[in-house]
Amino acid sequence: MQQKDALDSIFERMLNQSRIFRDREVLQHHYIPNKLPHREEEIHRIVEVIAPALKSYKCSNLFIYGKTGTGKTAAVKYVLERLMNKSRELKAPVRSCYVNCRLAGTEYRVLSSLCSAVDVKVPFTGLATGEIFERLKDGLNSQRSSLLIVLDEIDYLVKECGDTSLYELTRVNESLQGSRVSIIGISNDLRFKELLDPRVLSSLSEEEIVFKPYNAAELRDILQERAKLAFQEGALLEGALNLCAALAAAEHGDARRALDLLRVAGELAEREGANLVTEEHVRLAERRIEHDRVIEAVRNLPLHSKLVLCSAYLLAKVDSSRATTGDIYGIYCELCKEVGLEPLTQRRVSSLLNELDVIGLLSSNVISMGRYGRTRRIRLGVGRSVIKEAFAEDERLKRLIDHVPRCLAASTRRS
DNA sequence: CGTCCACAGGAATGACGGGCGG
DNA sequence: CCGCCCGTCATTCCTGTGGACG
Repeated sequence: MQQKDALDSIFERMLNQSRIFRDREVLQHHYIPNKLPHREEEIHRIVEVIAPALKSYKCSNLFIYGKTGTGKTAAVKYVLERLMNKSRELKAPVRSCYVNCRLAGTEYRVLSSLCSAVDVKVPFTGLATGEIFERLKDGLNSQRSSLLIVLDEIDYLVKECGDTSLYELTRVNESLQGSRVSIIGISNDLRFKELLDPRVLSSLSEEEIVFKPYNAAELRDILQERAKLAFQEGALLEGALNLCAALAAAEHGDARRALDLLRVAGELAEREGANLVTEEHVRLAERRIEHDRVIEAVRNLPLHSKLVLCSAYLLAKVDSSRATTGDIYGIYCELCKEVGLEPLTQRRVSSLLNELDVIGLLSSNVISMGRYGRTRRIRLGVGRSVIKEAFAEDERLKRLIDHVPRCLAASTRRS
């Protein structure tokens, strides 16, 4: 108790003392502002599509596409919240369920979230997915209400589990009396449509909205809107804000990125006791974010992936130009011997290399060396020093990168 | 112009741990 | 406690292929 009070007072003091922030919560991803600049039109269209739910009509399914940080999720959540408020006001039987398919992870967990939205209790694992589906239907049948399902990052669900459950969902209305289910699918991968069964696709995208990336000017408006709430009067240099907008605009117009830059820049300024956030802080923030991302990514890697990455690192150190799957695999096997581990097959390592490529720690592309086969050329995706720093956290890896050159000498001799 | 390298990357299958209902 | 199903990781086997070399 006493401790809590003591801590509270520290927090309080820090909040009051902050010369930079007024309310940093505003810069977090999950914060939904009550005004979304440059998305008025999209919001209007979403409302038009889902408003019929208030009158218990079936509304069209909606498919929303746009790159990351274009405001898809924010716009949908914003509309959803307003709709739910309205429905409470009118006592309309509307329910909604927002699921992020990537965070949910599996088909099963997506379905179980839907179940909990209609007050159906299901164990969090153990049941066959078909069974879950039946229980969901039973739940809906006994409810007589509209259910609005938002499937965020829906492409993930389809890539992992195929489109069968989506197919079932789109036609669940046929076996329901009284209840109505509508689906809003959100994806940032447009090619995802190619993976879908045409029947599912046509049903899912009865309506379709594309969110375009923001340009620098639009990003600036968004940042200004938030900065007014987040920062103390005069604590943010206009140039700093503009730089955040420009950097993010150069990178697919990602508003999330712009907000991250602004928040971290503010934190850096605060930590060094400055009373002004400058362009310099934004530059530092840019590097800081990348740095933290890499350290975090490496930390969460399974051991074998770390060893694969380590091989790439060591190879880059001696010969940064050509590293192929075969080269990496050779060194990787040596490293395994060094640590006393049974090496995985080359097929498996090939997949691991792919995964490392996806998270950006490596960058690889398939090349053909004609007579000498077809392979992937692999380079580090980030600076060597950062990787080294990340490895330093792990005792075993730290030892490896320090004194392995012995086995390297053998494998690089052939050229 | 065909061959053939050194892999890419799909499909099927197996081993294993976790969690459930009965 | 058992049998069952699931999800994850890994292996095995496989077919496919761009282009330098002969």
